[in-house]
Amino acid sequence: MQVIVDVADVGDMCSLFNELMTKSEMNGLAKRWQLMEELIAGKTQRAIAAELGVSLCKITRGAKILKRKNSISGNIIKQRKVE
Amino acid sequence: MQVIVDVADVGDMCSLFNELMTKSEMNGLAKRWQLMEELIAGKTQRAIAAELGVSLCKITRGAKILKRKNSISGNIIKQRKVE
DNA sequence: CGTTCTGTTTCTATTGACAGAAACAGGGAG
DNA sequence: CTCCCTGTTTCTGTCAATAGAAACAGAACG
Repeated sequence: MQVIVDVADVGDMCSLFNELMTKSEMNGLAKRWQLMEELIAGKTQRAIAAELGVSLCKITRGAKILKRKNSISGNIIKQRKVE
Repeated sequence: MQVIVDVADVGDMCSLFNELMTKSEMNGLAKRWQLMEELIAGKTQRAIAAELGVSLCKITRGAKILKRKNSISGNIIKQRKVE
């Protein structure tokens, strides 16, 4: 995990992920992040499902994580909106 | 991807990954990294398979990536050994 | 050449994440 | 209360990554 933190270049980070994960895994991860952004933006789960082409069960999982008060994902997304 | 680069704390990075991925996905990713370290260390593929409890096909995939001259994973691992 | 070690590929079966659809739960509007 | 919207859960089937085993390829060595 320290390895990830030490990577400072976005291009290198992208290359590293593409070496460690398959394209479909990367895609799945990207979708999880997107749906969290949309949830925080206030969209309904069904609207997100239709827009991103994912199923409701996947969105519910993301919603559960965001409900946790100390969710890192939620904090990062909210913080990025402020800037 | 920029999001990942911006996370500077190891604990936060770990939490973030655990929110975005399941335990088995994390485990799979960790195994991929470990087997690359072992490959570079010079162990035989069959020895690594037995030690990490992974199959040869998974190791072969890692070996192919390391063969690429500009492999980020390989560079990082080698660099870390020097320090 | 035959043996052995290692890397690689191929085969089938298994597993976990997920899609798609349906059903259930709760809350606001009429 | 009834209807509708939304979040959540459950069910069944699918797909990609992988395990496990076997076979193949090449190199080193007797």
